Amino acid sequence: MVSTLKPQLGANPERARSHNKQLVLRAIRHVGAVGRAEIARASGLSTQAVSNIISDLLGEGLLIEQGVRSAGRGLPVQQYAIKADGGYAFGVEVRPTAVFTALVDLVGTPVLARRTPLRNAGKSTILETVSAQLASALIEARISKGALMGAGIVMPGPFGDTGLTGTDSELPGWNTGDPAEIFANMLHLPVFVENDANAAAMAERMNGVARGLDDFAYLYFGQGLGLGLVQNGQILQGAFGNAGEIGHIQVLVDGHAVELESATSRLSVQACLAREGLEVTNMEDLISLYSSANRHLLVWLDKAAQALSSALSIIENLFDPQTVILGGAMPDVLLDHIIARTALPERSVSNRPDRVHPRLMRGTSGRMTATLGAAALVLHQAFTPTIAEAR
Amino acid sequence: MVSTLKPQLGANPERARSHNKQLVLRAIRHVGAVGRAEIARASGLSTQAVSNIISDLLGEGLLIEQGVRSAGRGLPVQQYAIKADGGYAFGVEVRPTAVFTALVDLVGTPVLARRTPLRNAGKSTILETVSAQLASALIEARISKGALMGAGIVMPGPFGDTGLTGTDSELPGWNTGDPAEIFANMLHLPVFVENDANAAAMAERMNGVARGLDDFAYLYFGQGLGLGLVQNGQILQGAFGNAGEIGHIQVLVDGHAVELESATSRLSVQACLAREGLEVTNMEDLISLYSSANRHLLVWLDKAAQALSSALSIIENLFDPQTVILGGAMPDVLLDHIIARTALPERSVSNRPDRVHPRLMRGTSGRMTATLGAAALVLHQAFTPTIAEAR
DNA sequence: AGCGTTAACTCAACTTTCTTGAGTGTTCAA
DNA sequence: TTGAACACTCAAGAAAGTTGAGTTAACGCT
Repeated sequence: MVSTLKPQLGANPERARSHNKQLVLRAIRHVGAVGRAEIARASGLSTQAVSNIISDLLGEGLLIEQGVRSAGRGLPVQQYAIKADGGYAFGVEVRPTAVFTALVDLVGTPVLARRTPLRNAGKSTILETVSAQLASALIEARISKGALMGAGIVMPGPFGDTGLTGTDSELPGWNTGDPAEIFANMLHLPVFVENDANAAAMAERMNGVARGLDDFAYLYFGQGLGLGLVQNGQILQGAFGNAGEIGHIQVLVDGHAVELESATSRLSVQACLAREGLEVTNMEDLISLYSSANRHLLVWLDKAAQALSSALSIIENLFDPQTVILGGAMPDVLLDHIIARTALPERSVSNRPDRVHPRLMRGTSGRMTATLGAAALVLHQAFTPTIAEAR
Repeated sequence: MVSTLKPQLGANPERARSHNKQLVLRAIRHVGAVGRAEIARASGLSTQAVSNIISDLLGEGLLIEQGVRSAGRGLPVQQYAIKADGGYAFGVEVRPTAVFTALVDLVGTPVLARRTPLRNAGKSTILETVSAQLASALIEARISKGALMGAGIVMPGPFGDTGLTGTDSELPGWNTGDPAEIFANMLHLPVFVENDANAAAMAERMNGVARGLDDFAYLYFGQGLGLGLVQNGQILQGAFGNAGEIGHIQVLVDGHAVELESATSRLSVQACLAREGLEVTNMEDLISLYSSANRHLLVWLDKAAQALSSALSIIENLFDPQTVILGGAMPDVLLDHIIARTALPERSVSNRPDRVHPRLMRGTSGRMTATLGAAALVLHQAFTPTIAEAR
């Protein structure tokens, strides 16, 4: 029986330290400001160990002292907080016609965001554009490359050759070779590649409505409809990185089975309105149609809500998430409308009386959602302990 | 902002050692027999460290020497293998009318299996029966309690008060208090509680067709239909432990939307045949009906395959698994028939040309599947590194 | 057949990191 | 006023890993 062992990291002092550092950073980020003793209790480490680690992190410029808090008896707690300019993350969203980039600081605040049109969707054009944008972003924000912790890249999935290939307006030339490796070699940075939905989910978890949640689903309205899944604080990627391709499952609308994506997506609403002679090219058009209570848009919204109800039943029963978040490149008002109209399935494991989060919530919306999500991938990595991390 | 920190383990020397031990055990189990150098390479530890750990494990009786293998040049490899009697796991499946128990050794071989009828389905009756069965199993197999690594318990889900409560023939009295804790206090053992589908999935991964797979789905035919999800080698439990409740999602059969479970489950086939005046009480009845090519059974099988095709599309697109396994309390021949008739969805991320596993496979079947799965939960735990394990 | 190369494994010294226990300083309550 | 509670530091000790030199066995080239 010849079989290769799956590499998995053992613990040595160096890796243990790195693991503990990230644990401490995560704890501090989670509550905003904490003292050492509390971190020690939560992590099962000694106060002394936490003290040493914090002194390291102060030296590396990742933490700042955050005043003392006197909580009951005893010595007041010296608190620490994440130092916002302790590091930066570069987020990139690649679309066929443009590249969106953002630079985000260690606490997740964007310091710069841009849209750069693409001459063409060729691989080399994209690589050159991203590289040039990174360089100019660093200069404009006066940040040294050393402060950059990595780059997150959002690209349209599914990755590799699948039964769904050819349906979307994909980018040519990326099915060979690992995109993450290609970018990493060019940018000389750690690179994380995800689809838009997963990235948006991570953004929501770092700084949005999913803060502190470890199990949730994110429905991302983009070109199509994507599902980002966070389980136990980690993105669920699937064996080949294509988990969450929810757009092509069958759902019921007015008693007929249709593909979910054909009822709820940017393309879907555009196509639906186009059939009525209404041309919609951007989100502003949608907002004005909605504010004028356009009948065709309302019909579409109604069907989208029906389709989502089916999808919600599937997501809730299969994942049992804390909540399901709706977000993406769709105006707030439309998302809110859809959420209000989506029937919450009765027969669902999520239909429990002791819920603390709503079953359906609106997340960040707007054009930059996925781009900021790309940057969030880097931050997530920075705050995630590494030992026993399988990928 | 007052917020409690989520406990997550930091790495100290003791925990690092325990983590590394489990890593080494897993590596050895994975390939059957390996040498130290290979483990060291896979784990990023030094050979010396692996040597020390192996000498520990030999001392604890968890490993045995397994001859030398001369592989090319250099000193021949001293191989090690798991010592089958190095430890035992107790598996329990609780059903309303009976308790199934099994004792399994460290490599997963059952040494004992039993069915014990229940006077009633009361909580205390169940607890007493399990406790008595454990004691008598240890005596019969001449195993000391110290050699027992833990108990796995399979109970019908969903857990807690959900929108699905009241639909199944559940066990009364378990919605208050943590079942795992109740059993652990009584048995004085580490206890793991899961639903049948998750347990069966773990059994398949430890010793069945899913050996070596880290991302797969398991469709369990039981009273209803359950979905066990393994992601990255871990059971996907969901925020409240009820992930995989696939039985209640809508699928298409003959153009009509029905609940999946109403088309594919033991209850479904019984009800369907009962409508034709055929009473089926056990698996043997089904087998004989099948071998006589009973028309009604064949019709049911056809509908079940249709329903499964819908379900498969959903599972594949949402999880992107390496494969989907069908198993449970259903005869082999019926599972094989269903698998042969289930249309593999074209529009699926799993429809990729470079697949190495079939999209649909048959797993272990028979009445004891879930019980052995319960024991597999314990073994899985024994072979899973602990640091950074969130639950 | 001889001899150098390759590779697994061991031994002993060293390093890193965590823990332990004593000690310090601050706050609150009796 | 005094003592208990609590956060934190210091210094010594312990656990577990790494490193590098040495040993042993098999292979293959001359």
